[in-house]
Amino acid sequence: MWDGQVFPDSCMQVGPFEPCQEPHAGTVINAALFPNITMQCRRLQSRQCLFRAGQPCRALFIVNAGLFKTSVLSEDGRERVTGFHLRGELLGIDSFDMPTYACDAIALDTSEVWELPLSWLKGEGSDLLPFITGMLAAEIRRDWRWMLALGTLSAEQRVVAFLLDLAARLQSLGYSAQYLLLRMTRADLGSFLALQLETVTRALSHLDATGVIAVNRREIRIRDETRLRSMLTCP
Amino acid sequence: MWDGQVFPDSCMQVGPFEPCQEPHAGTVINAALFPNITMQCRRLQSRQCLFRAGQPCRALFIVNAGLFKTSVLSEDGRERVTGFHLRGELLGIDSFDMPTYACDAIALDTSEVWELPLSWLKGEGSDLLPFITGMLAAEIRRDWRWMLALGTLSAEQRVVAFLLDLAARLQSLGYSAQYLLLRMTRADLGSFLALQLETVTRALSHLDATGVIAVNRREIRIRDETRLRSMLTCP
DNA sequence: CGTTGGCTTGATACGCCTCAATGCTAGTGG
DNA sequence: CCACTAGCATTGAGGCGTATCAAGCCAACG
Repeated sequence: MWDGQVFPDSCMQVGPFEPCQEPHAGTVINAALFPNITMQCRRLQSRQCLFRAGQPCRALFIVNAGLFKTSVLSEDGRERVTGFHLRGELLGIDSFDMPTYACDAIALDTSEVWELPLSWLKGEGSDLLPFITGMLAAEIRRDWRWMLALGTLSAEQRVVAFLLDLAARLQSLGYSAQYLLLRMTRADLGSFLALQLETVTRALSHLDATGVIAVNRREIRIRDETRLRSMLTCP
Repeated sequence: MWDGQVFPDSCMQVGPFEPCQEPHAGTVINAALFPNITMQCRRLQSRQCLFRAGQPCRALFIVNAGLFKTSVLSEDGRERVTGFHLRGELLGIDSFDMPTYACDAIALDTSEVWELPLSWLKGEGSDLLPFITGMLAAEIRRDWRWMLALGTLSAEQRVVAFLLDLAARLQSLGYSAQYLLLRMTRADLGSFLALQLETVTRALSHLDATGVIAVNRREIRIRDETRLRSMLTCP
Protein backbone atom coordinates (compact mmCIF):
# COMPACT_ATOMS: atom_id res chain seq x y z
CA MET A 1 0.00 0.00 0.00
CA TRP A 2 2.93 2.25 0.62
CA ASP A 3 3.73 3.97 -2.64
CA GLY A 4 6.65 6.20 -1.94
CA GLN A 5 6.21 9.44 -0.09
CA VAL A 6 2.94 10.20 1.61
CA PHE A 7 3.47 13.91 1.19
CA PRO A 8 4.19 15.61 -2.09
CA ASP A 9 7.12 17.95 -1.68
CA SER A 10 4.85 20.95 -1.69
CA CYS A 11 3.30 19.81 1.54
CA MET A 12 6.36 18.88 3.50
CA GLN A 13 6.57 22.13 5.38
CA VAL A 14 3.46 21.53 7.43
CA GLY A 15 5.83 21.94 10.41
CA PRO A 16 5.36 24.83 12.80
CA PHE A 17 2.11 26.51 11.94
CA GLU A 18 2.67 29.89 10.38
CA PRO A 19 0.47 32.78 11.41
CA CYS A 20 -2.67 32.68 9.32
CA GLN A 21 -4.22 35.76 7.80
CA GLU A 22 -7.82 34.72 8.04
CA PRO A 23 -8.72 33.49 11.48
CA HIS A 24 -11.30 30.73 11.72
CA ALA A 25 -14.75 32.18 12.32
CA GLY A 26 -15.41 32.91 15.94
CA THR A 27 -13.28 30.32 17.63
CA VAL A 28 -9.76 31.54 17.15
CA ILE A 29 -8.29 34.18 19.38
CA ASN A 30 -5.85 36.51 17.69
CA ALA A 31 -3.90 39.60 18.48
CA ALA A 32 -6.58 41.93 17.12
CA LEU A 33 -8.63 41.13 20.20
CA PHE A 34 -6.06 42.64 22.53
CA PRO A 35 -5.06 46.03 21.26
CA ASN A 36 -4.23 47.32 24.74
CA ILE A 37 -1.68 44.86 25.87
CA THR A 38 1.72 43.92 24.60
CA MET A 39 1.51 40.20 24.99
CA GLN A 40 4.38 38.19 26.35
CA CYS A 41 5.41 35.66 23.79
CA ARG A 42 7.11 32.42 24.68
CA ARG A 43 8.85 29.90 22.45
CA LEU A 44 9.28 26.26 23.33
CA GLN A 45 11.18 23.39 21.81
CA SER A 46 9.64 20.00 21.26
CA ARG A 47 9.12 18.08 24.50
CA GLN A 48 9.52 21.23 26.52
CA CYS A 49 7.03 21.80 29.25
CA LEU A 50 4.88 24.94 29.34
CA PHE A 51 3.47 24.25 32.78
CA ARG A 52 2.88 21.32 35.08
CA ALA A 53 -0.01 20.36 37.30
CA GLY A 54 0.43 21.88 40.72
CA GLN A 55 2.48 24.86 39.62
CA PRO A 56 1.02 28.23 40.56
CA CYS A 57 -1.29 29.43 37.83
CA ARG A 58 -0.66 33.03 36.86
CA ALA A 59 -1.54 33.08 33.20
CA LEU A 60 -3.40 31.40 30.38
CA PHE A 61 -1.67 30.74 27.09
CA ILE A 62 -2.84 30.99 23.53
CA VAL A 63 -1.16 28.61 21.13
CA ASN A 64 0.14 30.65 18.23
CA ALA A 65 2.32 28.08 16.54
CA GLY A 66 3.12 24.43 17.01
CA LEU A 67 1.21 21.86 18.98
CA PHE A 68 0.75 20.93 22.62
CA LYS A 69 -0.54 17.96 24.51
CA THR A 70 -2.20 18.29 27.89
CA SER A 71 -2.28 15.40 30.32
CA VAL A 72 -3.46 14.58 33.81
CA LEU A 73 -1.81 12.31 36.32
CA SER A 74 -3.28 10.40 39.25
CA GLU A 75 -1.64 10.12 42.65
CA ASP A 76 -0.61 6.56 41.91
CA GLY A 77 1.04 7.39 38.63
CA ARG A 78 -1.58 6.63 36.01
CA GLU A 79 -1.39 9.17 33.21
CA ARG A 80 -3.72 10.20 30.48
CA VAL A 81 -3.48 12.65 27.62
CA THR A 82 -6.58 14.86 27.67
CA GLY A 83 -6.08 16.65 24.40
CA PHE A 84 -3.91 17.98 21.60
CA HIS A 85 -4.00 21.70 21.04
CA LEU A 86 -3.38 23.60 17.83
CA ARG A 87 -3.05 27.25 17.02
CA GLY A 88 -5.81 29.41 18.44
CA GLU A 89 -6.55 27.18 21.38
CA LEU A 90 -6.26 28.21 24.98
CA LEU A 91 -4.10 26.34 27.47
CA GLY A 92 -4.78 26.50 31.18
CA ILE A 93 -8.44 27.51 31.13
CA ASP A 94 -9.35 24.44 33.11
CA SER A 95 -7.49 26.04 36.04
CA PHE A 96 -9.10 29.42 35.57
CA ASP A 97 -10.62 29.41 39.06
CA MET A 98 -7.72 27.64 40.74
CA PRO A 99 -4.44 28.81 42.25
CA THR A 100 -2.52 26.03 40.47
CA TYR A 101 -2.64 24.32 37.10
CA ALA A 102 -4.61 21.11 36.88
CA CYS A 103 -2.76 19.48 34.02
CA ASP A 104 0.60 19.31 32.29
CA ALA A 105 1.06 21.11 28.99
CA ILE A 106 3.92 19.90 26.83
CA ALA A 107 5.03 21.09 23.41
CA LEU A 108 5.10 18.36 20.78
CA ASP A 109 6.96 20.55 18.32
CA THR A 110 8.74 23.87 18.19
CA SER A 111 5.94 26.08 19.42
CA GLU A 112 4.99 29.56 20.38
CA VAL A 113 2.43 30.81 22.87
CA TRP A 114 1.13 34.17 23.92
CA GLU A 115 0.69 34.76 27.59
CA LEU A 116 -2.50 36.18 29.07
CA PRO A 117 -1.77 37.11 32.68
CA LEU A 118 -4.69 36.29 34.94
CA SER A 119 -4.22 39.58 36.76
CA TRP A 120 -4.81 41.42 33.51
CA LEU A 121 -7.76 39.22 32.57
CA LYS A 122 -9.47 39.92 35.85
CA GLY A 123 -8.99 43.65 35.58
CA GLU A 124 -8.33 45.56 32.42
CA GLY A 125 -8.96 42.63 30.12
CA SER A 126 -12.25 41.54 31.61
CA ASP A 127 -14.03 42.20 28.32
CA LEU A 128 -12.59 38.88 27.33
CA LEU A 129 -14.36 36.90 30.03
CA PRO A 130 -17.37 35.97 27.88
CA PHE A 131 -14.87 34.70 25.38
CA ILE A 132 -13.14 32.57 27.97
CA THR A 133 -16.49 31.26 29.13
CA GLY A 134 -17.27 30.22 25.59
CA MET A 135 -13.97 28.39 25.29
CA LEU A 136 -14.63 26.60 28.57
CA ALA A 137 -18.07 25.49 27.50
CA ALA A 138 -16.71 24.39 24.13
CA GLU A 139 -14.02 22.35 25.86
CA ILE A 140 -16.68 20.53 27.87
CA ARG A 141 -18.63 19.73 24.73
CA ARG A 142 -15.46 18.48 23.04
CA ASP A 143 -14.64 16.27 26.02
CA TRP A 144 -18.13 14.85 25.95
CA ARG A 145 -17.89 14.04 22.24
CA TRP A 146 -14.69 12.16 22.95
CA MET A 147 -16.18 10.38 25.95
CA LEU A 148 -18.98 9.32 23.64
CA ALA A 149 -16.52 8.15 21.03
CA LEU A 150 -14.30 6.26 23.46
CA GLY A 151 -17.27 4.58 25.07
CA THR A 152 -19.00 3.47 21.91
CA LEU A 153 -16.39 2.99 19.19
CA SER A 154 -13.94 0.18 18.51
CA ALA A 155 -10.19 0.74 18.50
CA GLU A 156 -10.02 1.25 14.76
CA GLN A 157 -13.01 3.57 14.79
CA ARG A 158 -11.40 5.69 17.48
CA VAL A 159 -8.30 6.08 15.40
CA VAL A 160 -10.43 7.04 12.42
CA ALA A 161 -12.34 9.56 14.52
CA PHE A 162 -9.07 11.06 15.66
CA LEU A 163 -7.71 11.38 12.13
CA LEU A 164 -10.89 12.99 10.84
CA ASP A 165 -10.99 15.38 13.77
CA LEU A 166 -7.37 16.39 13.29
CA ALA A 167 -7.85 16.80 9.56
CA ALA A 168 -10.86 19.04 10.09
CA ARG A 169 -9.03 21.18 12.60
CA LEU A 170 -6.01 21.54 10.34
CA GLN A 171 -8.26 22.46 7.47
CA SER A 172 -10.00 25.12 9.52
CA LEU A 173 -6.57 26.62 10.12
CA GLY A 174 -5.88 26.72 6.44
CA TYR A 175 -3.87 23.56 6.05
CA SER A 176 -4.44 20.51 3.93
CA ALA A 177 -7.05 18.10 5.22
CA GLN A 178 -5.40 15.16 3.46
CA TYR A 179 -1.83 15.31 4.62
CA LEU A 180 -1.36 14.91 8.33
CA LEU A 181 1.86 14.85 10.21
CA LEU A 182 1.33 13.30 13.61
CA ARG A 183 3.60 15.11 15.97
CA MET A 184 2.70 12.88 18.90
CA THR A 185 3.99 9.38 19.57
CA ARG A 186 1.83 6.30 19.26
CA ALA A 187 1.89 6.13 23.03
CA ASP A 188 0.43 9.65 23.32
CA LEU A 189 -2.23 8.80 20.81
CA GLY A 190 -3.06 5.60 22.64
CA SER A 191 -3.24 7.43 25.92
CA PHE A 192 -5.69 9.92 24.45
CA LEU A 193 -7.80 7.25 22.77
CA ALA A 194 -7.67 4.84 25.70
CA LEU A 195 -5.75 2.25 23.70
CA GLN A 196 -2.35 0.61 23.91
CA LEU A 197 0.24 1.92 21.50
CA GLU A 198 0.41 -1.43 19.73
CA THR A 199 -3.31 -1.24 19.09
CA VAL A 200 -2.93 2.20 17.55
CA THR A 201 -0.18 0.88 15.30
CA ARG A 202 -2.28 -2.10 14.26
CA ALA A 203 -5.28 0.11 13.54
CA LEU A 204 -3.18 2.42 11.35
CA SER A 205 -1.59 -0.55 9.58
CA HIS A 206 -4.97 -2.07 8.91
CA LEU A 207 -6.42 1.19 7.63
CA ASP A 208 -3.41 1.45 5.36
CA ALA A 209 -3.92 -2.12 4.16
CA THR A 210 -7.54 -1.42 3.25
CA GLY A 211 -6.47 1.63 1.29
CA VAL A 212 -8.36 4.37 3.07
CA ILE A 213 -5.18 6.01 4.31
CA ALA A 214 -1.48 5.78 3.59
CA VAL A 215 0.81 5.54 6.57
CA ASN A 216 4.53 6.09 6.81
CA ARG A 217 5.48 6.40 10.43
CA ARG A 218 4.09 9.78 11.44
CA GLU A 219 3.03 10.85 7.99
CA ILE A 220 -0.56 10.09 7.12
CA ARG A 221 -2.32 10.68 3.85
CA ILE A 222 -6.08 10.41 3.73
CA ARG A 223 -6.99 8.61 0.52
CA ASP A 224 -10.73 8.09 0.88
CA GLU A 225 -12.34 10.44 3.33
CA THR A 226 -15.84 9.31 2.46
CA ARG A 227 -15.07 5.73 3.29
CA LEU A 228 -13.27 6.79 6.46
CA ARG A 229 -16.30 8.73 7.55
CA SER A 230 -18.62 5.85 6.81
CA MET A 231 -16.58 3.66 9.14
CA LEU A 232 -17.85 5.71 12.05
CA THR A 233 -21.56 5.57 11.39
CA CYS A 234 -22.20 1.87 11.11
CA PRO A 235 -20.90 -0.01 14.12
CA MET B 1 -23.13 -11.92 51.78
CA TRP B 2 -26.57 -10.39 51.78
CA ASP B 3 -27.66 -10.16 55.40
CA GLY B 4 -31.07 -8.62 55.38
CA GLN B 5 -31.58 -4.98 54.71
CA VAL B 6 -28.75 -2.87 53.41
CA PHE B 7 -30.21 0.23 54.94
CA PRO B 8 -31.16 0.52 58.59
CA ASP B 9 -34.63 1.98 58.88
CA SER B 10 -33.21 5.31 59.93
CA CYS B 11 -31.64 5.73 56.54
CA MET B 12 -34.46 4.65 54.31
CA GLN B 13 -35.66 8.15 53.57
CA VAL B 14 -32.63 9.01 51.50
CA GLY B 15 -35.13 9.64 48.72
CA PRO B 16 -35.59 13.14 47.33
CA PHE B 17 -32.83 15.28 48.80
CA GLU B 18 -34.23 17.65 51.36
CA PRO B 19 -32.96 21.21 51.44
CA CYS B 20 -29.84 21.30 53.56
CA GLN B 21 -29.12 24.04 56.02
CA GLU B 22 -25.38 24.17 55.63
CA PRO B 23 -24.24 24.45 52.04
CA HIS B 24 -20.99 22.78 51.09
CA ALA B 25 -18.10 25.21 51.23
CA GLY B 26 -17.72 27.22 48.09
CA THR B 27 -19.12 24.91 45.51
CA VAL B 28 -22.84 24.91 46.11
CA ILE B 29 -25.01 27.67 44.79
CA ASN B 30 -27.91 28.61 47.01
CA ALA B 31 -30.63 31.18 47.18
CA ALA B 32 -28.58 33.55 49.32
CA LEU B 33 -26.56 34.34 46.23
CA PHE B 34 -29.54 35.77 44.41
CA PRO B 35 -31.32 38.21 46.64
CA ASN B 36 -32.62 40.26 43.73
CA ILE B 37 -34.49 37.69 41.75
CA THR B 38 -37.46 35.53 42.50
CA MET B 39 -36.30 32.32 40.95
CA GLN B 40 -38.60 30.17 38.89
CA CYS B 41 -38.82 26.77 40.45
CA ARG B 42 -39.64 23.66 38.49
CA ARG B 43 -40.55 20.22 39.71
CA LEU B 44 -40.05 17.05 37.71
CA GLN B 45 -41.04 13.45 38.13
CA SER B 46 -38.64 10.60 37.64
CA ARG B 47 -37.77 10.02 33.99
CA GLN B 48 -39.07 13.43 33.05
CA CYS B 49 -36.92 15.49 30.77
CA LEU B 50 -35.71 18.94 31.81
CA PHE B 51 -34.30 19.77 28.39
CA ARG B 52 -33.04 18.01 25.31
CA ALA B 53 -30.08 18.60 23.04
CA GLY B 54 -31.08 20.97 20.26
CA GLN B 55 -33.79 22.79 22.17
CA PRO B 56 -33.31 26.54 22.43
CA CYS B 57 -31.27 27.36 25.49
CA ARG B 58 -32.78 30.18 27.52
CA ALA B 59 -31.79 29.27 31.06
CA LEU B 60 -29.44 27.33 33.26
CA PHE B 61 -30.80 25.21 36.09
CA ILE B 62 -29.59 24.60 39.59
CA VAL B 63 -30.50 21.24 41.02
CA ASN B 64 -32.17 21.82 44.36
CA ALA B 65 -33.53 18.36 45.03
CA GLY B 66 -33.33 14.98 43.38
CA LEU B 67 -30.90 13.77 40.79
CA PHE B 68 -30.35 14.23 37.07
CA LYS B 69 -28.41 12.47 34.39
CA THR B 70 -27.03 14.29 31.38
CA SER B 71 -26.29 12.47 28.17
CA VAL B 72 -25.10 13.13 24.66
CA LEU B 73 -26.20 11.45 21.48
CA SER B 74 -24.41 11.03 18.17
CA GLU B 75 -26.06 11.42 14.80
CA ASP B 76 -26.09 7.68 14.30
CA GLY B 77 -27.75 6.95 17.60
CA ARG B 78 -24.91 6.13 19.94
CA GLU B 79 -25.65 7.49 23.39
CA ARG B 80 -23.54 8.16 26.40
CA VAL B 81 -24.32 9.40 29.89
CA THR B 82 -21.91 12.25 30.69
CA GLY B 83 -22.71 12.70 34.34
CA PHE B 84 -25.04 12.44 37.30
CA HIS B 85 -25.92 15.68 39.04
CA LEU B 86 -26.89 16.19 42.65
CA ARG B 87 -28.14 19.18 44.58
CA GLY B 88 -26.12 22.33 44.06
CA GLU B 89 -24.92 21.42 40.58
CA LEU B 90 -25.62 23.44 37.49
CA LEU B 91 -27.32 21.98 34.43
CA GLY B 92 -26.85 23.47 31.00
CA ILE B 93 -23.59 25.36 31.56
CA ASP B 94 -21.98 23.45 28.73
CA SER B 95 -24.34 25.35 26.39
CA PHE B 96 -23.65 28.70 28.00
CA ASP B 97 -22.35 30.20 24.78
CA MET B 98 -24.75 28.38 22.48
CA PRO B 99 -28.27 29.03 21.26
CA THR B 100 -29.30 25.44 21.97
CA TYR B 101 -28.61 22.83 24.62
CA ALA B 102 -25.85 20.36 23.87
CA CYS B 103 -27.08 17.47 25.98
CA ASP B 104 -30.19 15.89 27.40
CA ALA B 105 -30.98 16.35 31.08
CA ILE B 106 -33.32 13.80 32.61
CA ALA B 107 -34.57 13.50 36.17
CA LEU B 108 -33.83 10.14 37.78
CA ASP B 109 -36.08 10.86 40.72
CA THR B 110 -38.66 13.38 41.83
CA SER B 111 -36.60 16.51 41.49
CA GLU B 112 -36.64 20.26 41.75
CA VAL B 113 -34.60 22.84 39.91
CA TRP B 114 -34.27 26.59 40.05
CA GLU B 115 -34.17 28.43 36.79
CA LEU B 116 -31.51 31.02 36.00
CA PRO B 117 -32.61 32.84 32.84
CA LEU B 118 -29.67 33.57 30.58
CA SER B 119 -31.05 37.04 29.89
CA TRP B 120 -30.83 37.82 33.58
CA LEU B 121 -27.38 36.28 33.90
CA LYS B 122 -26.04 38.42 31.10
CA GLY B 123 -27.49 41.60 32.54
CA GLU B 124 -28.48 42.15 36.11
CA GLY B 125 -27.01 38.92 37.39
CA SER B 126 -23.63 39.26 35.78
CA ASP B 127 -21.95 39.29 39.18
CA LEU B 128 -22.42 35.57 38.98
CA LEU B 129 -20.30 35.11 35.88
CA PRO B 130 -17.08 34.35 37.76
CA PHE B 131 -19.04 31.73 39.60
CA ILE B 132 -20.25 30.16 36.38
CA THR B 133 -16.72 30.24 35.01
CA GLY B 134 -15.55 28.35 38.06
CA MET B 135 -18.24 25.74 37.61
CA LEU B 136 -17.26 25.33 33.96
CA ALA B 137 -13.60 24.86 34.77
CA ALA B 138 -14.48 22.43 37.54
CA GLU B 139 -16.61 20.43 35.13
CA ILE B 140 -13.67 20.13 32.76
CA ARG B 141 -11.43 18.88 35.54
CA ARG B 142 -14.09 16.40 36.61
CA ASP B 143 -14.43 15.11 33.05
CA TRP B 144 -10.67 14.70 32.82
CA ARG B 145 -10.55 12.73 36.06
CA TRP B 146 -13.16 10.40 34.63
CA MET B 147 -11.38 10.14 31.30
CA LEU B 148 -8.30 9.16 33.26
CA ALA B 149 -10.26 6.62 35.26
CA LEU B 150 -12.00 5.10 32.25
CA GLY B 151 -8.77 4.85 30.32
CA THR B 152 -6.67 3.29 33.04
CA LEU B 153 -8.96 1.31 35.35
CA SER B 154 -10.56 -2.11 34.98
CA ALA B 155 -14.31 -2.59 35.00
CA GLU B 156 -14.45 -3.36 38.69
CA GLN B 157 -12.19 -0.45 39.55
CA ARG B 158 -14.40 1.91 37.60
CA VAL B 159 -17.42 0.80 39.56
CA VAL B 160 -15.48 1.28 42.79
CA ALA B 161 -14.41 4.75 41.69
CA PHE B 162 -18.01 5.61 40.95
CA LEU B 163 -19.24 4.41 44.32
CA LEU B 164 -16.54 6.31 46.21
CA ASP B 165 -17.21 9.44 44.20
CA LEU B 166 -20.94 9.25 44.82
CA ALA B 167 -20.43 8.55 48.50
CA ALA B 168 -18.14 11.55 48.85
CA ARG B 169 -20.59 13.82 47.08
CA LEU B 170 -23.50 12.63 49.19
CA GLN B 171 -21.46 13.14 52.31
CA SER B 172 -20.56 16.67 51.30
CA LEU B 173 -24.30 17.31 51.04
CA GLY B 174 -24.86 16.06 54.55
CA TYR B 175 -25.96 12.52 53.80
CA SER B 176 -24.48 9.23 54.84
CA ALA B 177 -21.37 8.14 52.98
CA GLN B 178 -22.10 4.48 53.62
CA TYR B 179 -25.64 4.03 52.41
CA LEU B 180 -26.15 4.74 48.75
CA LEU B 181 -29.33 4.45 46.80
CA LEU B 182 -28.54 4.25 43.11
CA ARG B 183 -31.32 6.05 41.36
CA MET B 184 -29.98 5.19 37.93
CA THR B 185 -30.32 1.88 36.11
CA ARG B 186 -27.40 -0.45 35.51
CA ALA B 187 -27.57 0.60 31.89
CA ASP B 188 -27.13 4.26 32.81
CA LEU B 189 -24.22 3.39 35.04
CA GLY B 190 -22.65 1.30 32.33
CA SER B 191 -23.09 4.06 29.81
CA PHE B 192 -21.33 6.50 32.11
CA LEU B 193 -18.52 4.07 32.95
CA ALA B 194 -18.13 2.78 29.40
CA LEU B 195 -19.22 -0.72 30.38
CA GLN B 196 -22.07 -3.02 29.52
CA LEU B 197 -24.82 -3.26 32.08
CA GLU B 198 -24.04 -6.91 32.71
CA THR B 199 -20.47 -6.00 33.52
CA VAL B 200 -21.68 -3.46 36.07
CA THR B 201 -23.90 -6.08 37.66
CA ARG B 202 -21.05 -8.57 37.77
CA ALA B 203 -18.69 -6.03 39.30
CA LEU B 204 -21.22 -5.18 41.99
CA SER B 205 -21.92 -8.85 42.66
CA HIS B 206 -18.23 -9.59 42.96
CA LEU B 207 -17.63 -6.64 45.28
CA ASP B 208 -20.51 -7.92 47.37
CA ALA B 209 -19.01 -11.42 47.40
CA THR B 210 -15.68 -10.12 48.64
CA GLY B 211 -17.41 -8.26 51.42
CA VAL B 212 -16.40 -4.68 50.69
CA ILE B 213 -19.94 -3.64 49.91
CA ALA B 214 -23.41 -5.07 50.34
CA VAL B 215 -25.69 -4.91 47.33
CA ASN B 216 -29.42 -5.32 47.07
CA ARG B 217 -30.57 -4.11 43.70
CA ARG B 218 -30.19 -0.35 43.92
CA GLU B 219 -29.29 -0.21 47.59
CA ILE B 220 -25.58 -0.25 48.33
CA ARG B 221 -23.91 -0.30 51.70
CA ILE B 222 -20.22 0.41 51.90
CA ARG B 223 -18.72 -2.00 54.41
CA ASP B 224 -15.00 -1.36 54.05
CA GLU B 225 -14.17 1.99 52.55
CA THR B 226 -10.45 1.59 53.18
CA ARG B 227 -10.27 -1.61 51.21
CA LEU B 228 -12.43 -0.10 48.47
CA ARG B 229 -10.09 2.82 48.19
CA SER B 230 -7.05 0.55 48.07
CA MET B 231 -8.54 -1.23 45.09
CA LEU B 232 -7.98 1.91 43.04
CA THR B 233 -4.33 2.51 43.78
CA CYS B 234 -2.76 -0.80 42.86
CA PRO B 235 -3.64 -1.86 39.33
C1' DC C 1 29.00 2.26 13.75
C1' DG C 2 26.86 1.47 17.87
C1' DT C 3 23.13 3.43 20.52
C1' DT C 4 18.69 5.07 21.44
C1' DG C 5 13.78 5.93 20.97
C1' DG C 6 10.02 4.94 18.61
C1' DC C 7 7.41 1.87 15.46
C1' DT C 8 5.81 -2.58 13.74
C1' DT C 9 4.46 -7.29 13.94
C1' DG C 10 3.43 -11.80 15.97
C1' DA C 11 1.74 -15.13 19.51
C1' DT C 12 -0.91 -15.67 23.39
C1' DA C 13 -3.92 -14.60 27.27
C1' DC C 14 -7.58 -12.52 29.42
C1' DG C 15 -11.21 -9.25 30.30
C1' DC C 16 -15.15 -7.68 28.71
C1' DC C 17 -18.98 -8.09 25.40
C1' DT C 18 -22.74 -10.68 23.49
C1' DC C 19 -26.57 -13.48 23.60
C1' DA C 20 -29.79 -15.99 26.17
C1' DA C 21 -32.36 -17.55 30.06
C1' DT C 22 -34.09 -16.74 34.65
C1' DG C 23 -35.32 -14.05 38.73
C1' DC C 24 -37.17 -10.36 41.18
C1' DT C 25 -40.23 -6.38 42.18
C1' DA C 26 -43.73 -3.16 41.47
C1' DG C 27 -47.69 -2.02 39.10
C1' DT C 28 -52.22 -3.35 36.84
C1' DG C 29 -56.54 -5.26 36.13
C1' DG C 30 -59.64 -9.14 36.77
C1' DC D 1 -56.36 -11.16 46.63
C1' DC D 2 -54.06 -13.09 43.04
C1' DA D 3 -52.59 -13.81 38.06
C1' DC D 4 -50.34 -11.20 34.86
C1' DT D 5 -47.18 -8.09 32.88
C1' DA D 6 -43.31 -4.92 32.19
C1' DG D 7 -38.98 -3.39 33.41
C1' DC D 8 -34.65 -4.24 35.57
C1' DA D 9 -31.30 -7.09 37.56
C1' DT D 10 -28.76 -11.24 37.74
C1' DT D 11 -26.22 -15.18 36.11
C1' DG D 12 -24.09 -18.34 32.77
C1' DA D 13 -21.69 -19.85 28.48
C1' DG D 14 -18.99 -18.70 24.74
C1' DG D 15 -16.58 -15.64 21.49
C1' DC D 16 -14.16 -11.56 20.24
C1' DG D 17 -11.24 -7.67 20.70
C1' DT D 18 -7.80 -5.64 22.88
C1' DA D 19 -3.91 -6.00 26.23
C1' DT D 20 0.32 -8.09 27.13
C1' DC D 21 4.79 -9.80 26.26
C1' DA D 22 8.52 -10.37 23.24
C1' DA D 23 11.20 -9.77 19.23
C1' DG D 24 12.84 -7.29 15.36
C1' DC D 25 12.96 -3.09 12.53
C1' DC D 26 13.94 1.62 11.23
C1' DA D 27 15.61 6.36 11.43
C1' DA D 28 18.10 9.84 13.86
C1' DC D 29 22.14 10.94 16.23
C1' DG D 30 26.50 11.06 18.63
